[in-house]
Amino acid sequence: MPKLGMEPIRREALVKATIAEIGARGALDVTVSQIAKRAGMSSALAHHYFGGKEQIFLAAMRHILGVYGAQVRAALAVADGPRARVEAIVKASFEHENFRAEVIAAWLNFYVQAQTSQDAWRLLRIYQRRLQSNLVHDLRQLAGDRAPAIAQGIGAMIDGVYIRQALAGLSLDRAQAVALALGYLDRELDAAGQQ
Amino acid sequence: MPKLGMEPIRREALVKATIAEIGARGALDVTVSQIAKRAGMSSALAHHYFGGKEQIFLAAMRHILGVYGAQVRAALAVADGPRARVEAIVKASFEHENFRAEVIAAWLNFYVQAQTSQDAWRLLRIYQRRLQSNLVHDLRQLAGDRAPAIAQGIGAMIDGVYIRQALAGLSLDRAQAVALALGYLDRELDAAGQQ
Amino acid sequence: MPKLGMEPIRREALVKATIAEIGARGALDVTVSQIAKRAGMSSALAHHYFGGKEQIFLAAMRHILGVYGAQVRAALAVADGPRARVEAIVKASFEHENFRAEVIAAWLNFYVQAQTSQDAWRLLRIYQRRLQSNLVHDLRQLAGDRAPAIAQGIGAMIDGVYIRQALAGLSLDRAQAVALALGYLDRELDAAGQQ
Amino acid sequence: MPKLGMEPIRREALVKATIAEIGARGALDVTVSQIAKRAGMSSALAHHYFGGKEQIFLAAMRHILGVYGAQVRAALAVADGPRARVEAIVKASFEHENFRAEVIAAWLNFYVQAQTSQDAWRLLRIYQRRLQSNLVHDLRQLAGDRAPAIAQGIGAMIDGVYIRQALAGLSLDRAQAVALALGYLDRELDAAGQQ
DNA sequence: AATGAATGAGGATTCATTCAT
DNA sequence: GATGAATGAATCCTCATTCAT
Repeated sequence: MPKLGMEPIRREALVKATIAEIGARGALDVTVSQIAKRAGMSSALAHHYFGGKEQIFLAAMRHILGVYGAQVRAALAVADGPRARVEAIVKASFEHENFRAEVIAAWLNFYVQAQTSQDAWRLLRIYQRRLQSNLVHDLRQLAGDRAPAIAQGIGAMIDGVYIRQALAGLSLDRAQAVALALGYLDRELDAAGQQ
Repeated sequence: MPKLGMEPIRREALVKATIAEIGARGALDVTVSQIAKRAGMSSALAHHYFGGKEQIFLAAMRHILGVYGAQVRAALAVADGPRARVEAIVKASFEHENFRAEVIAAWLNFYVQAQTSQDAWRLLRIYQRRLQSNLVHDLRQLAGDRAPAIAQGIGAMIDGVYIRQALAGLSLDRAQAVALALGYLDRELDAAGQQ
Repeated sequence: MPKLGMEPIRREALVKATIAEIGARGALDVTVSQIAKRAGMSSALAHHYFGGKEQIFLAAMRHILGVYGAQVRAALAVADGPRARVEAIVKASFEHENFRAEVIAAWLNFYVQAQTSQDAWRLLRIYQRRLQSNLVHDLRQLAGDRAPAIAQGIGAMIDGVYIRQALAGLSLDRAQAVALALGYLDRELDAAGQQ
Repeated sequence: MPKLGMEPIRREALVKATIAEIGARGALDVTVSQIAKRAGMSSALAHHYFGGKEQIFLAAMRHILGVYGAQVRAALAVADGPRARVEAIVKASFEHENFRAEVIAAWLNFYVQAQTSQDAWRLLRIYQRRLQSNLVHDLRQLAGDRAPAIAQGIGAMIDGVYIRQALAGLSLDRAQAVALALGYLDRELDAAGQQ
């Protein structure tokens, strides 16, 4: 039943189906047909709307990064003071939404894709840069020159927890993940304060 | 002219070619033919020796993990005291050999593979468990009950630094990577000591 | 707002777009969507008016043949005597309009299509028959029994020059093309006259 | 039953199947699978040996041009004097082998392909140049400065007869085709001689 | 031991065509 | 009259894998 204005609906359905399919399968070997079938349409239509497989993946990636960015902004909006702001960023990173297995699988997939696709690489770098600059901005007031190093440490820890989650071998729950990163933050702030 | 004892030579050549090829290409899309050609043999022979693509990858993974394990053991052998032993593990993780771009690409690839392949998953989990138990063993004497958490933190940081390296966007050199992880360790030990 | 009498306008636009698109692309691989877009409408509408791709091509072919036929008739109308009439046909064949690259590309495309499509084949054969009978009619008075052979020769030369033009390798300008065919004609008439 | 040295056999089979298939179908729409099936192998093997569809077509083209070139050379080898040499070229062009419907269909197909493919274009241009220079070389002694023009005329006539043959509407047999071109030649030589 | 030969299965992509609105 | 929506069918191409030699 063709109607008008289907494009945004279809695009959204495809983006969600892509993430779900990456989660269901291993990340590799996800085909356009599988995604399209899950989204309830033909693979031809998926190509019609996105132009190709890579763009579908890219759109899914943008979606996830967009959601994450919105969560960070929302958390920052209600945070009071630099310490609270850093904590907000960390907590947003481990938000329920992001901690879903399929989202983590998608993340991992994007890392792999970023090694081949220029566009994917750029997108990921933007996320990393923004996270780093957000953290540095607030840490500067708390730890002075140590800010960049601490920001690196927090960022690495977040990514590390995620990749370990992707394996689900030695995994943490959300609270433990947050505690780990914030514990690191507090130790560093203590040390910086004592100098 | 069939030669005797070719098997180990061929297997090793294939394993090295696999890692090199993963590094040269993006990680994905590496074909058996490419690997075999790089190793100087036909793809049929590669199958003959390993049985299939997945097993070739698995062998490459085992090789990397084996080298890493040997480095850790070697470093531990000359380390004196728990603090030195933890430091040895961290330094071994960022050993030159492991920090090569192609090894990191292979590493990332294995993470992806571990989501599909039971065998790959088991292998990675063993590595994680061993690292964790090594760290906990020594940290126990330094930080008591905090040992598991700190071990998790160090492990996450190592993995996080690696995955960021894979993107080469915001990357660190070997010394910075070591400093980051050891800095975290020292803060935690300071905090644990003050209690 | 449905407009009245749109059909002829749409059809003409599609026919012209078809020829232009065949000229712009190589001849092959022209899609209905490309044609429709160039004609400023949806591909669905193109189908609505013509029924299918083949019929669109056929209409374009008819258009080109129609223009050519009109040019020949117009030239014949003012030609005086059989020699002048033959010359008029030759000149009309190399008329500026027909010598445009896109028309030649379309022409070549029609030859190819004529091997598959009955309708296209019929159309081309009608053109060839008419050209032949026109030429023979006038040549009869100039060269008697040699007329059919000379007509064949002139026809072949015209087609040959066109196909060589399509490649633009060893190509002639309009004047050279005319001179070539008329030179042949005069030699033949001389020879016929001497007997 | 895999044996060694299959490559040349397969390649030849594919080239012949390509020409046959182009002849059987219209020229357009010939697929690699059809060609491969006719050649008695899988389409994958066809790709393995040639790399892609275009190269298969190119090889078929080269084959036809090669056969034609050999025929011309053979005919020239036994021709005595410039007039006989020109006649030899014309006769070779209408050799039985070349006059087969499928070969003509392939020719036409190549003309179309030459508009898209650089390689095909180059190949055809080489053939045209060689024919032209062969003709001019001998005609120079017979008709002086008129040689290039006459060569153009003969070339155009040959191509024109071929393309008309492709349609099989108003077609000539081999003898008529030769007579047409040689008739043109003799008229031109007579005219040149009278001056 | 080693390989060229061979293929089946599948994957991305394109396109003419249909249909409900 | 006009179009966005939608798809089935096909096409080129790739690749892991098998097999006879």
